Amino acid sequence: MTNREVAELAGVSSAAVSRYLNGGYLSEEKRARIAAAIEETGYVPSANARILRTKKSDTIGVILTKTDESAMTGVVSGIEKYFFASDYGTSIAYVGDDTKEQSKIMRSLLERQIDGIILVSSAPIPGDVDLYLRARVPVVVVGQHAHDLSSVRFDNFGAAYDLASSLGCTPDNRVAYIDAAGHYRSFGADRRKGFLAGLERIGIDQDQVSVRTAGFTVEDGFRATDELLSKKTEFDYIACATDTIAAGAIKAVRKHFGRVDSPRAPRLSGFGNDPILQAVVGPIPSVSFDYEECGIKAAEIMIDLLKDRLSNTRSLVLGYQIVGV
Amino acid sequence: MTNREVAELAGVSSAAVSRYLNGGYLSEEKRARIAAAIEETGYVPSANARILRTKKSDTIGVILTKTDESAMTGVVSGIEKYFFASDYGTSIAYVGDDTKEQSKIMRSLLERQIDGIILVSSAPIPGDVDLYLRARVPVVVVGQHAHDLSSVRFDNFGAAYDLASSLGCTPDNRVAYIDAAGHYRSFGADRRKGFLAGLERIGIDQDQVSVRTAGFTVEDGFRATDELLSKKTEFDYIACATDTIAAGAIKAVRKHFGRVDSPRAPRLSGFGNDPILQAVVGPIPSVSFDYEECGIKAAEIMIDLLKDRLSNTRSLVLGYQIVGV
DNA sequence: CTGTTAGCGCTTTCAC
DNA sequence: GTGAAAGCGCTAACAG
Repeated sequence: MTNREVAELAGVSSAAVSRYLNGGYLSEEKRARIAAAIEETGYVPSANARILRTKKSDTIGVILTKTDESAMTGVVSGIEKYFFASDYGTSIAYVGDDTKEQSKIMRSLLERQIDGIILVSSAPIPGDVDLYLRARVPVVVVGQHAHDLSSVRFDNFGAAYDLASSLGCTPDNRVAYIDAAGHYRSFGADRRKGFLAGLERIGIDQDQVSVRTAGFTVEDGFRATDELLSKKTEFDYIACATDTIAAGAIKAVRKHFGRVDSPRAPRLSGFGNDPILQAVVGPIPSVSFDYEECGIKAAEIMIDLLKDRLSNTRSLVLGYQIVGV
Repeated sequence: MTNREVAELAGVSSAAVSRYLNGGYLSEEKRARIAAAIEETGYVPSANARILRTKKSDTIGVILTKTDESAMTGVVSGIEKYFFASDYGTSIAYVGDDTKEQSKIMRSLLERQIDGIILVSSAPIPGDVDLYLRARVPVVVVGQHAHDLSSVRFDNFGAAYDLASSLGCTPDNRVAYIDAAGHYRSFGADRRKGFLAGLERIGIDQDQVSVRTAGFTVEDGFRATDELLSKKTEFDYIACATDTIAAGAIKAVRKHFGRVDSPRAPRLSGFGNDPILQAVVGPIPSVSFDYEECGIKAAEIMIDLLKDRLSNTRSLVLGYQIVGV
């Protein structure tokens, strides 16, 4: 079913149908006839033809890298909320932690003439930045630093620093930190460095702290903590880079001490304020980020970038809230 | 940058460039010249022009309705895993529980000539089915019943029945059930009916059971349970329609009884086997579904549908595993 | 093996 | 207000 067929059925030109669809000059009478023809035929206009012609898709591509589920869904909610109100649509792609895959997805987005790309939880592959720039497609990176590109992220270093400072640890305490693996600077290096710096402030030296690295799943957190607890060292505190890891840590503590609040068991802290974790164990020290806000801001910046292609890149750092201490 | 420009730069015809991109007959020499020209110009072919011409986008639209996060991400992982290996791409849209929005998204997918639609966690709007059929776009519904359309879902009734039977309740026990609101038959009616039927089998009559309805968030589960516990009735068991609701219920129990395993506190069961919940509280009775498998099956059926447009709709019901009893 | 050519369905001047 | 006509960038015959 095409433009032209609808036009013939309504006894008008294809240009009139186009005007009907896009709100151009048109007499009421023809408008009605066209509406009837569309209703009758179930006509669905071809976005591809329109995009080919206009070179605008009115669509923003969102690339989601698999990390914290609650963070991801929160950010996406925010993005969607903002764009749904505007005239832009979104097209989400979900990729694993694989650079090849990410590049491939990004290319297919570019091929579809999307007007902008929001990259969530993952820094762009260096080689890809080149393509973005060449294609003159605005990019907003969410959750990570990004050289040469706009970004929205949380102050992970500051949050971790504050968290460490407020744990109530004393200089003689044995503290362990479970790091999140991978090339995610925000979850990884920023939080770890901030945490260690915070501990230092309260008199705990960096090399007194046992740092272990885990993946992103509950099971990864369990394994890392399990290994830690199997040693003879007794820990006073085990801090985790994400709440998901903390959930695994809790499981490990349960395995070794029977219950989480056993007096001999190390205390735990998380990062990210997962609603399920919080509800179930009660407030353990963690950091709360407003992911939806983050998504909204990213969308906002994208719109600004779209309106004024010449503006400089913008970098926004959002705050945090320490909870459960 | 277009086909033609690349062709001129390489000293060949635009058809040759097209062949290069799609693997047609081409001499090694021209192949090399074209590759060089593409590299030099950073040429990105226009998917819209190709789709317009070929009427095939090699893309499957996935509509995600916001429900259980872990279920959603699991299913999406499965879908992506399967399609990534095939020649199809996916385009994910994330919609709230709003029929208007869902219809709008679905239309935009149709406008883009996607080859098929996978609808996750949500039954299609009746009016939309009409459009699908007219557009001859194959649809696979995941997680819900679907009249006239292919579907993949879990045996929620059976799982709830089994769960109820294996809770170890006695006929004199006071049991409450917290239902998931909304028009989701799978989460709602199927689980509730199965659970009540299972209780009946072990001698607990339906009208002895207090049924309350909650939304899909932890907070919703908390409120519903809180209200329940504020009455004078003492419950032996509170069963929840999802693990997210169960997390809220745990919070409420903690509020009323101090701790989850207080002897006076009701016991709890969930549904869905959320990894965080499970790790943190230890195995509470729940049902484990293989969401990724579900996504893979949905993708598989979609491919079959795509290969043979005439085949009948297919309906697959996946099993479950009772855990934590 | 390779180039020429004719559209895919739409929007957008440009005349009327 | 309205229609005719020219392409957007690509692929798929068709000739060579």
